[in-house]
Amino acid sequence: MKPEDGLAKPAAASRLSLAIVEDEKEVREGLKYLLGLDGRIRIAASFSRAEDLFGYLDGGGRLELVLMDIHLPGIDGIAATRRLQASWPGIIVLILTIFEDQDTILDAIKAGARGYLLKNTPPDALLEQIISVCGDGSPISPTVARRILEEIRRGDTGGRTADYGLTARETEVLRDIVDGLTYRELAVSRHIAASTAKKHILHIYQKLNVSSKAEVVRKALEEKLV
Amino acid sequence: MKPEDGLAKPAAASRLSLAIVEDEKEVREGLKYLLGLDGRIRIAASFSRAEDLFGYLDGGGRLELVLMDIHLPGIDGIAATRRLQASWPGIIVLILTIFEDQDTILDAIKAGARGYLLKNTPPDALLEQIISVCGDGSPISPTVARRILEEIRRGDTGGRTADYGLTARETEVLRDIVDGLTYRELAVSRHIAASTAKKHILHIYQKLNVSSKAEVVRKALEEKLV
DNA sequence: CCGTAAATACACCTTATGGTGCATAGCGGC
DNA sequence: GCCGCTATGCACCATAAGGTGTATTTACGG
Repeated sequence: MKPEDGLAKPAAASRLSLAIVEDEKEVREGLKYLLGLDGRIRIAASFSRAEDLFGYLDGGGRLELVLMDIHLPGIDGIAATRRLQASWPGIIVLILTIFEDQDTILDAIKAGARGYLLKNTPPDALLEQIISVCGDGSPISPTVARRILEEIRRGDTGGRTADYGLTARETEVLRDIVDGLTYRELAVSRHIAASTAKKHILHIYQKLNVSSKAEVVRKALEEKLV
Repeated sequence: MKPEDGLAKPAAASRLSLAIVEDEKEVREGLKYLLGLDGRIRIAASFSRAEDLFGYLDGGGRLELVLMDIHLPGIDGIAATRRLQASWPGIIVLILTIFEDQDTILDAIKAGARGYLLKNTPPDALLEQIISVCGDGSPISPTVARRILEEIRRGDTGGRTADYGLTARETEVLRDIVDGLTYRELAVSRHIAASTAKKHILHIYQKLNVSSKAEVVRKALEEKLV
């Protein structure tokens, strides 16, 4: 029962191998200290960027669990989780962040996060939830929550169309963006001013919780918004 | 056997209802004149922009066939074909363009074009191919070609991964772009200079035959390049 | 009749992007 | 050893894009 291929194993004999991905040094060091106090946890590594985590794993590093921040330089925590689940599906990802909006949470879960903790979680609760996620629980209300997450994810892959409250006009504009039009072309296409097209695009960004065409195209295609 | 819902019907009793989408006035008028000479064809409408075609159809216009250019202001002919097939699947789209590169042709076919003609096609051959596409043929070598097209399209929806000759590095960069990174973030992520990241991105654009992040994200996701 | 939301539009600003040209280093094949 | 390809890097440029603020008109619900 030795750790292999970075796969998680039941937290039994040895200590839980854990890595932290968090860009703020103070928070990162604080977590290392805090978690290091617990005999059931071993801090295998900590990184300020998700890319470094991948480097560690590519280099043969073994992990059972990753504490992942969302706001990160470069690849954000959501995308990092997605990649991690694709290449090392056995590694459990626990999001630890200050963002608590529904969209971000859902995105993280869809990306494959096993739990989602807020940074204001009390130290002792944090510890217990990290341990519990290796059993049959999922932080955010143990045991029960896990089934809810699975349901959401299943619904997503099954082709459910999320509702971001886009207006009819915004949906049209979104289609144009996905078709690769610039905001100028879009404006001509829809018989509106370029400035209006921009305004629509920005509204769409806010509603979909993104900030670039690349992201909006991805989200629109993945969630079948067009 | 009257035309209904913009659906195509066997070219039998009445004349073939056809629309032209072509931005160059000379070419458009030339086609109208040329095709109008044939008693089997009725030029129902002609447009300089694809958007106007949709306006015509939304307004109740009936069509059996559309001659579609690719280079168009606003929505290009490929995207227009995709939309047309989504909303009016009965309308046959014939691409008529000067582009003869493999990628553009495949894109058009995947979008649902029934045939692909080059603008240097002799007038009489053009006429015959327009007529033949309503039967059981597909321009670009009648009868036989049609099965080839269907096979390509089936293969595509079935999850085949096209090969655009991307290098390993370019594939990595492509993943980053799809994940919504800017070229600066990408550069940090891959430990290269921002200028190099840009260079890679531009190479990817050339290979995938696109010219913006929005387009490259769409193509990468649709063709499962990542 | 009023408030809200949507759609429209313009100004202004910073940064990102797409495009081009050029150059160097490493690597594999002929 | 030379050629071609890849990866890398830099400079320069025009335009697109992202972000913020303000404002008008229309439409719908209370």
